[in-house]
Amino acid sequence: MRLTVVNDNRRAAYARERMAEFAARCRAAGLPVTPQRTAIIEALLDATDHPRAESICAEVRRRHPHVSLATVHRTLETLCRIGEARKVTTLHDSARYDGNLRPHHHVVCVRCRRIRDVEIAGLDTALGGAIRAPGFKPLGWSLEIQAVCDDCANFGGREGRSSGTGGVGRTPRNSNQTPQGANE
Amino acid sequence: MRLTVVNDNRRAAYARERMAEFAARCRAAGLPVTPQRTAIIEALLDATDHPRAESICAEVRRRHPHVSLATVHRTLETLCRIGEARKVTTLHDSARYDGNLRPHHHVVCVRCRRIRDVEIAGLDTALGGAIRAPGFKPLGWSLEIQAVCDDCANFGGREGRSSGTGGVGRTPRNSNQTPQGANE
DNA sequence: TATCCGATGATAATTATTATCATCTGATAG
DNA sequence: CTATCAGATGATAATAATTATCATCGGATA
Repeated sequence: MRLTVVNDNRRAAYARERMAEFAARCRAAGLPVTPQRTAIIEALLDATDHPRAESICAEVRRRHPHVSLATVHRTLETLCRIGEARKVTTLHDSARYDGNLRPHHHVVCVRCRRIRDVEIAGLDTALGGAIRAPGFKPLGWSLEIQAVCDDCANFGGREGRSSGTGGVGRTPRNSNQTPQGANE
Repeated sequence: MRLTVVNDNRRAAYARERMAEFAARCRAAGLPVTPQRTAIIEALLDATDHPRAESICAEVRRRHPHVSLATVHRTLETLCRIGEARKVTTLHDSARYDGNLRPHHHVVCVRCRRIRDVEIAGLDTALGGAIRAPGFKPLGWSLEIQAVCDDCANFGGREGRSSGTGGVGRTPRNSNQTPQGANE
């Protein structure tokens, strides 16, 4: 198992590619293409630092000084909903604590934020040798499995919003029940 | 690679075990053993839902109605610091967005919250078959690698607090530089 | 070009968390 | 057993992030 840091050249090309498709994707999702949306996705794609809403807002305001922070929040949420962006973690709402110190991972319901512990035999040994990232001293790792719990699936889940971390394992814009391996 | 949901019987036994050691661990860390701390770790170990501070506070108040929410926050933070608890994710402070839809994972500096994309060849295919959790429809997954970035390591990193997710890969209470495989 | 629904900006409200500070208490020494 | 003191706690204020509200505006379609 080999770990590679994503490099910047490739990222820039990817950003251009995505921008070229953006208007079409909005239309496909039934959303008007507004200058704010365009500016926000552009700022996101140009950023290398997985920005917060405020940081994107600052960047966007360099060209469009009138843009409201609320719009940035709303738009980023929208982009996640239509699969044009993701959150690094679904669990940013509030700190969730865990008293279990044994090695384990988490299944998270993206609607109600229910969390369950799972152990994945073999994963940690497989990763053990691979984890190294230039510029960082690794301390540990943990896997977040995004899911919808049965309650939310049945009930339509009134509680919580979906606000999606697409998740690595998922083919973008594919909302199947079965998770996707999705290697390039 | 096989995924198992952590079961409740085992958890209960584990909780008793941890409670038996708790006072000693506080002393070892140079911390006074207070009834609040004891009640809070107990509530955390008894919970199955990876609770938020407020939920722990509510539970604790059933026996100690005077306990302050601020104390619960502080204590949970302390417990993380001494390695008696962890957070499910390090990134709960604020939503961090990502425009990169290609499958990838994240290295996160636990001090300054810097994030970098990494790809891990083989991981997603290896997981693809294994990811299933009773009661959940999986959508995707992503690995969060906890680390300290070089800037923070050198500088002593004045920015941000450490507030630890121990991370699965790490042997509890071991602060080595090299990450640990840490399978049971 | 007119119409309309959704988007936006400004701002208030809410929620989670952290800071402040006076008071209290567990741990240690005597 | 009591005095002492550093650190813990409770009450509350302050901050930070996010969401809600609502009047107005502007893309998209006819």
